[in-house]
Amino acid sequence: MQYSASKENYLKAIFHLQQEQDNVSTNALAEALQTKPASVTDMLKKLKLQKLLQYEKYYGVKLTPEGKKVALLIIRKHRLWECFLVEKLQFGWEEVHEIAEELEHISSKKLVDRLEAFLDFPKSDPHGDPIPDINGKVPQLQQLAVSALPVNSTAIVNGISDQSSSMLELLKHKNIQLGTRLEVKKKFDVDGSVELRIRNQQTVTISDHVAKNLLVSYEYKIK
Amino acid sequence: MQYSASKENYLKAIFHLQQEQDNVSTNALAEALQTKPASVTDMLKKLKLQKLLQYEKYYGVKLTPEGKKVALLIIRKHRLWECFLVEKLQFGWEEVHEIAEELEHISSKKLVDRLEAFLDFPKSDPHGDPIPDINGKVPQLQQLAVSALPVNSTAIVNGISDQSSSMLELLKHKNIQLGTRLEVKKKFDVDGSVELRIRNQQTVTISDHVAKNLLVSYEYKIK
DNA sequence: TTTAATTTTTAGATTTGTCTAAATTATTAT
DNA sequence: ATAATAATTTAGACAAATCTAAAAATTAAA
Repeated sequence: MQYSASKENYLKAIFHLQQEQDNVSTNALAEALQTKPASVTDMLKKLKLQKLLQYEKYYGVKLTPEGKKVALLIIRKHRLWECFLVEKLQFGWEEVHEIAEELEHISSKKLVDRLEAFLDFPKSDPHGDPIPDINGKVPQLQQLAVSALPVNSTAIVNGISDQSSSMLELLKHKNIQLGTRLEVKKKFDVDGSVELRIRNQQTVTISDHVAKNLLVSYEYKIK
Repeated sequence: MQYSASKENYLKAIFHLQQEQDNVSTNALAEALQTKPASVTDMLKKLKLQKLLQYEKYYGVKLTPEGKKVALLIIRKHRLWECFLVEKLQFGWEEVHEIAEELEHISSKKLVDRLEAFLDFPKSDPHGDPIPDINGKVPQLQQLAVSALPVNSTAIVNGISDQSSSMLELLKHKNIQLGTRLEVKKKFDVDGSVELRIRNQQTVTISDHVAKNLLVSYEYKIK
């Protein structure tokens, strides 16, 4: 079955919002899709008719297995195209999202699968997000501490094992958050501190303790 | 300026039809776009308002320089994507058109230009059609006779220098026409005859005379 | 537990691109 | 030159996706 780009965007947005909250509200969707709540209600009715989601008036919405399948395929396409753009066409990781928003709606399934093979089956996109496989299965990305990364590797912040407020305060101050891309520039044996380049911009140094508790996703091989 | 996929398709179709006839009729357009004449009239009015074409009721239509520019950009994108699909993703040349019909509407200009560089600036697509450059200039493809092709090369029929009816009859019988893809399998010195594989299917033999008068476009390097 | 605030839905319109059927203009053939 | 035929346009309608303004339902607050 084929769905319009607009419907695909709704399914994708609902999928993402469901990661936070099982039931997605009309307002949250409108916000995510940059549209009006009334438009969301209209569309939800149509998607329900197509059995892509469960929707009860005033009670929010949830994807059906079929809806989830469609959403995951779109996400798969989006992330594979992002890989292509960065790896093959030398785009910066920060400029690919917008283009992939268009490319993800190209329908050919064969195209996506060939693209995946051409890229040598990457497991994550340039932002560190996992790429669903051909069956929609999302790979569990390896989480490792910054301290375990080799010099010159690139990774994306994925989690923090020490969630103390002092840790969070430090990260906030250094402008490091979930999804932040970082590159290991230098590791100092003397105290285990690590010099990082954040978002291809500022260079910061973090202590041994921070490096051990800042988790990153599987390094994304640029070359 | 950005135009809808539908408008882009109209401009592209008009451009192609203008190659045959300077003034394009409503019916011809409807036929080309697989739609109804009434719909064409509706759209022509809108495109005229946007100054993309000259249109006078009942008198057919012609692209303005701006319309032509847009059309050539779409054609450029279409053909570059076809190259990508065949050359990088191992698609067959006969299955890429449909997919490129979608890809050609991806808006990013930077994407097209990067893609072109990635493909090493091809001059023609897998069907032998020339690829407009970044300024919309269409390269004049070299025409050569089949007799001049090396064994194992691939080319696309581009023209016939002997347009006699007997020649046309022979070509028709052998199922060779403009755009037909052929591969040189063997050349016989004794009489100048050439063995060809047509459309990756039947193998046919043509005489010295036919080989010298059947023109093909620049060979398309698959690898 | 009423009232107030917020969220969500409905009703009715709008835009884009399409359609059918009827009317109009152009072309062709007698 | 006029009648028949073909091509084109108009008028009015429809589906998809969106919107605004108003109504209804839910949630939070007094």
